[in-house]
Amino acid sequence: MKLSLRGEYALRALLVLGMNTDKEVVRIQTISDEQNIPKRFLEQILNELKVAGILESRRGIAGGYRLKSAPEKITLAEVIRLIEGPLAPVSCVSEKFYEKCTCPDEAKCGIRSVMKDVREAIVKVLEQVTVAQLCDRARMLEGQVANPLDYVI
Amino acid sequence: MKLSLRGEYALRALLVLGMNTDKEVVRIQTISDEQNIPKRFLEQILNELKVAGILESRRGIAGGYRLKSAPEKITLAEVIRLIEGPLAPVSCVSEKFYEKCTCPDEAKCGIRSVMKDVREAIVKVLEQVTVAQLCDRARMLEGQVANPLDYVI
DNA sequence: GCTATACTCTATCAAAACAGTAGAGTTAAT
DNA sequence: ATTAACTCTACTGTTTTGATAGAGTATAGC
Repeated sequence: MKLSLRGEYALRALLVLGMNTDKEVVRIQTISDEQNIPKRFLEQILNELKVAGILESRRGIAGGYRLKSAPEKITLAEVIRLIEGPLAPVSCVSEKFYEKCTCPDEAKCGIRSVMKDVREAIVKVLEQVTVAQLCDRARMLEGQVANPLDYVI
Repeated sequence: MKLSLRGEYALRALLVLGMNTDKEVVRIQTISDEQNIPKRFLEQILNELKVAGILESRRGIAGGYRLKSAPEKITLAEVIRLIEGPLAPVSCVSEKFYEKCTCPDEAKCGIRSVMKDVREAIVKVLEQVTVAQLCDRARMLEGQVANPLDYVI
């Protein structure tokens, strides 16, 4: 039931980019340094996110990456689906990547029924959480104020 | 986020064994036939479940496997943990298989925070569902009566 | 006891996935 | 023109996965 390192790196990169929406772009090198990710590996991942329309980039000496849309619009579910494929533990219960399995009768499969519940549980979390919220959580854990309004008397 | 075929086969075998608690034992061949699982591969898996104390076996000409404890006592979580390892998507949030990750500071990691939620969601389902319930679901889907008491007027 | 048929144990193996490296190319600010 | 960034494609070593194979051990029934 694991997320690959590739997927984890993608999320870590998005976290950095989400924390830096004030800047024009962020360089790969910066992300790589901040998050301990091999630079050449990260290049591939960021490019994939760009091709998919989640990031945009600027080339040349002042180049780098930035989020293409608002951090509130990007869910972790879409990112993981892009990098990893199905969120479902078995593809015979996947919404977006359905594949037939080898069991005698899918319609009567008890395991399938349970795995549907697991899939729903996973999707419920990951489709709800956006990059913006990811950043909020990070700020919260940093001991910073996530939302100053919470502190109004 | 996938379950391996090995893990799926284990669950399918347990389903068959759970449906046949009236019999002394069930032969590997029978399970293999019923569930379309390569026999020699299934042998390994069943043996692993035996070594772990989930199944017991009888050797020789009237041999086969059976559940060691009541189907109500065996959760899918323990089976999957045995065959697959951690239920958590990243091992830095795993209860039973914790491993440190490469992020700069685990305590302040926003991703870790989200992945904890995912882990909880998965565990909540899989620790609740037993082999007995797996069989109930299968019977339900078969159109059979899961619990005859439901039909008392 | 012999035999047939089951489980048991260990080894091996091919293919795929994973994680990372490499090199040559393109773009753009200075 | 130079430099420092992204881009594109290919390759490579390692691990995991999904099996297959063979020799061995137990046991019911005759």
